[in-house]
Amino acid sequence: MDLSEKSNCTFCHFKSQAVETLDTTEITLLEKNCAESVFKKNAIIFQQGSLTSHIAYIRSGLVKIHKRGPSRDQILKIVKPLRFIGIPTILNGRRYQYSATALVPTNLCFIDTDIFKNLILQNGSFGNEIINELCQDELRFFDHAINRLQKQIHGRVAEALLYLSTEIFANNSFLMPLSGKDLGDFVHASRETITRTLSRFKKEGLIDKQGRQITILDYKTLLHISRTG
Amino acid sequence: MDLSEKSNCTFCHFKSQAVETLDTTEITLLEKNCAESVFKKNAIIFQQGSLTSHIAYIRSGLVKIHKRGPSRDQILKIVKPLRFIGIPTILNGRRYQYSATALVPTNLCFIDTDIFKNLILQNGSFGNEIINELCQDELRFFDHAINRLQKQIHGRVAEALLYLSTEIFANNSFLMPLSGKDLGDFVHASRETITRTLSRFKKEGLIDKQGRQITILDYKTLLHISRTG
DNA sequence: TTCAAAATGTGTTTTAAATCACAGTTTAAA
DNA sequence: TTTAAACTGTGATTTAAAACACATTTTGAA
Repeated sequence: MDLSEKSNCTFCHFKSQAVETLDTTEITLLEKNCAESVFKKNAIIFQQGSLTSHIAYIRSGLVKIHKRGPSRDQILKIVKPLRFIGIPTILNGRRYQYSATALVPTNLCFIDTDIFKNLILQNGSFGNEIINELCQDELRFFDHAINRLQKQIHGRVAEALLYLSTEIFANNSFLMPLSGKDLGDFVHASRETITRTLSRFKKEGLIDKQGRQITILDYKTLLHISRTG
Repeated sequence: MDLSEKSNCTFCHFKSQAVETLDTTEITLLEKNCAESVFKKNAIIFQQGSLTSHIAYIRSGLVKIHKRGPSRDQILKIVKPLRFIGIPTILNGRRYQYSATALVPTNLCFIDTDIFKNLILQNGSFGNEIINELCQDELRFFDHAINRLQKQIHGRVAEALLYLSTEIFANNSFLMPLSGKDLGDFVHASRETITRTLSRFKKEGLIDKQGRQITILDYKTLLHISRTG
């Protein structure tokens, strides 16, 4: 990983709400302990089990957070820009508990864990924003867990498509960043089942699919399928 | 809910690490905006969909956090004393996104959400402790999700028994706080499957079971089952 | 102390989706 | 530009656990 390029945080155009709370001294501190880096599609950002070093901030791109389970890899969440990844690194544990991989070319800033922790301790507003993000993540994760556990594939896939369209891309047409296997690892289904389900959605006119380009055609029905499972 | 009794936080013997960081002024503020209350077994602490009012702190007892899914109730986590529940209430949302129910007689302190938020903003150390708790929860939840999704019932039940024994009760013998249905809602299995699995574990000498009293007899094998699924 | 309502136990049947097997297609590296 | 590797598509078979159906036991409220 190439951390050679130093960042200029003060004039960065991709500040998160948390970083916006920092004063001049604090942002200078951040700047001195922060390095920018570019990751190609499928490049591993950090890997479960390796020694922790930094918290990463997504300036642009898309990242999957995943963890090896007894039978397969499980994609736990997909994180989009202006969010930190690897915050639990601030806990005493010395190894990453999960992996992070770039789904598309991704621009990251690596921040020293101790500096990040100091910002939390010094600036209540910074900590408050981090808490807000963690709470949002928790609520979303509760819903994802229920979706994955209680719905049948049609519901799970519909919900994943709507999630990508609405939350991640904010566009009813998008280039699917996940392969069939990845989508399976995300919604807990086999690759074959994903193929069959997407084909069916296409045949029924709920989506259009040209290669990886997906367009939501019938939002309402998809939402209904995603709700009822 | 009876919030009549005012608390004496300063001399409370059940302070969390977060509350330990507060200074005299802050703890007085907390004390003035905090009310103690006792909940019977199975009493609802707050319910998904109802208007948010307070964050609760568990002084003693045991609480399940659960949410209604399309096919059944899902127990998302079990929370033990010296932890807050309902922290996401600090987000702008005006309704609880999940329910909390006492599993055993439980002693709670209700704290005004705005006061809680002010403590985070004013005192970085307080926020830091809350962040630590949220991070621990996230890591545990990742593991729980993988367990529930990827393992077969034997593994899921073994893992739940070890979780209760190790993390919740810190004792190899404990009074099961969950009914068969509840345990099913926790590990995502039907009531019948839970019965069969527990009977089998007993027959094979892995646990002893006298009514609700469970004793872990063969920790090693259970751990192996829980790991391999 | 009684008695209905929960909770638990056990055999049989059903089912959703995984797995298997293999063909065709795209992608990226040499 | 070629060529292997990764990805996608589709039918047939298998399987883990849910659902069903009922008997029995426990619990807690009148």
